[in-house]
Amino acid sequence: MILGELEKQVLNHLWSAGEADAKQIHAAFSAGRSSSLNTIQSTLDRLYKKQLLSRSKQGHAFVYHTRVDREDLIAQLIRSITSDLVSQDNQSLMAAFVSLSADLGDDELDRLEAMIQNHRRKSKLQP
Amino acid sequence: MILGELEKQVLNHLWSAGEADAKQIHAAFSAGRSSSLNTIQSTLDRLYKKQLLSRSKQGHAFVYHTRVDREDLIAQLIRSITSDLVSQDNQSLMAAFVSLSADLGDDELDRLEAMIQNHRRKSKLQP
DNA sequence: ACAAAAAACCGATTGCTGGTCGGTTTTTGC
DNA sequence: GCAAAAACCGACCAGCAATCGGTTTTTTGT
Repeated sequence: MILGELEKQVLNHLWSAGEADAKQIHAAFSAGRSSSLNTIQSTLDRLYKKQLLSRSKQGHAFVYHTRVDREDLIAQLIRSITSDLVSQDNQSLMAAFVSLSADLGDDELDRLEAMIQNHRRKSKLQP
Repeated sequence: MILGELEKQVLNHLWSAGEADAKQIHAAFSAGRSSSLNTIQSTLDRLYKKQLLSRSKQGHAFVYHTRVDREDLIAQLIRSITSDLVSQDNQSLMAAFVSLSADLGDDELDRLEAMIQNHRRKSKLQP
């Protein structure tokens, strides 16, 4: 799956706002970036069809919510973009992790290791 | 940057073969997938323009080599696809690492941690 | 209930990129 | 020099994001 710029911005807004309708997003964007309300609506619709958003009619307009959280979407995008470049085991993917962590500081590396430990513990309890 | 299917296959072939010209790649692909020699040539050219390949004329034809190794390209693709989804710190990216590592086994997690340690050591020597 | 306003929906256009080749020019090797 | 091989040019199609005008449907205020 591929996401365009506007799609990413809309997702970002929904992640921080929790939920919003087209008009609200359009208003939030009108300072700086301007796309017509229709464009926002099309983008919301595309994201909805991609099953990245859910929506419910509250009062007058559809209110959209994200259906995946940021980390899972990022992971999904990484999977899809690298699927044909990664061999049988995940050697390359792990190496890419390290390559990516080039611009992580010591403290961030610490946190990353802590997360790995935590993840390892969790998966041990849930086999 | 976005890579298509054929582009990825060509890169894979070059990573394992070391180097090859269009004809060789075409021959290697003709079992299974078939694209005309011209198509392979166009793809090589596009990858060359993207600076992912270098080439040198050896004898009769251009011989192509990769200019990046697999891990760095994967890292670059991850960066480009997630750039607008990741905030100032790399919290989300690290969380995505963990999310991705869901299907890594204990031993793979071990190796990942070892790689991180190694990377940390190296960056300490080279500030 | 009805008209006006708002929202949703439809469809068309543009731009970009990858895949696909045919055909022409250039290079190369005898 | 000439034939074969390789490189290059240009064109076309497909898929997808961005864009928005215009039409239909829904909601709302009186």
